[in-house]
Amino acid sequence: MCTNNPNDSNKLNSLTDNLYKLLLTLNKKIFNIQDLMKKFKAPGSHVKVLFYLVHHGSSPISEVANDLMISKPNMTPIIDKLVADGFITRYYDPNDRRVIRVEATSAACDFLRAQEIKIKENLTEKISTLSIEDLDKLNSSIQQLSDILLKIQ
Amino acid sequence: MCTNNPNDSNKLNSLTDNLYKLLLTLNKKIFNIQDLMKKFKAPGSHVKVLFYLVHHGSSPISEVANDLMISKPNMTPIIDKLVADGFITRYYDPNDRRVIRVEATSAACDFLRAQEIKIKENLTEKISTLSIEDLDKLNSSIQQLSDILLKIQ
DNA sequence: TATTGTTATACTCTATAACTATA
DNA sequence: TATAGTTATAGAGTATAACAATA
Repeated sequence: MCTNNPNDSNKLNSLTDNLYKLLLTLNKKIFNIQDLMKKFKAPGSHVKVLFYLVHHGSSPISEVANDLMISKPNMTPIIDKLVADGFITRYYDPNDRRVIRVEATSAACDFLRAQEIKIKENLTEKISTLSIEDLDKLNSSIQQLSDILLKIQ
Repeated sequence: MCTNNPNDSNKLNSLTDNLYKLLLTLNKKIFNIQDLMKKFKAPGSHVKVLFYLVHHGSSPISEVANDLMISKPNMTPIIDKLVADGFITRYYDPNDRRVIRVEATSAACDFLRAQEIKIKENLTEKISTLSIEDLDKLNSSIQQLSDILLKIQ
């Protein structure tokens, strides 16, 4: 269809090419976040807020909005829904009455845990066709890659 | 916040755990498709259709809709827009007059190529803080991982 | 009768501006 | 005055059912 890019001879750029291709392959063969989100009953923004709160703890609404790039006005219905569902609690910050903080409940943890289990079942199914040797190689490359990625930023 | 899952002692399951963590790390540190999509001027569905057509060649509209899980009625405005922008052409299938096929133009290739370059610049920037040794390790683990992933499915 | 694609339409999510209350 | 959050509202994207054209 399109003509291909010539592979860059520069070492860093060729590494970037390989990383880019890996990301495409992962997206195609292993884990497509877009498709995954569609399977949730809740819209993506709601799930992202829940995930954020479970991992960051109690936060002001505007902080969540900024970090997730959700506009402030749209936070209101999202927060309303999550409160109504029992996934978060909302309370005024005692130090600054302008600020409303939100915090995930144990129901939120249960919900995300259930999603995590489903995702992992799906992952296990996908890699289960590999040979023992390939699984071992897969594990070592995943660990090496993870170690290095954690050094970034 | 939540209590952590105990790591599974089963070998395949612990591999899945590591893969899951890697995907989270990649999403957080390297490449967040959701945020990326927001930077496109076009909505996600349009970009996905373009990407699909560039990689699959001429296709019936319903085939694109099925593969990308876009409902048929919503394909009409998407296709209209991409035709108006000069990114695809639309023509009746000579063998079956019910079918309308669409095909990416060279402008579509140019557009996606430009996006690819931007993404790679971003990737290069992110990994450029790593040491030479880590870059070498990164490259070898990416290649090993890619080789194995290509065996899946 | 079955299939491809479109039209019509209601619904959900999002983006922007103007507002209230607290600081 | 500046900031946090809300209200109001218009617009963009999506889902569903009913339809016309072709097989």
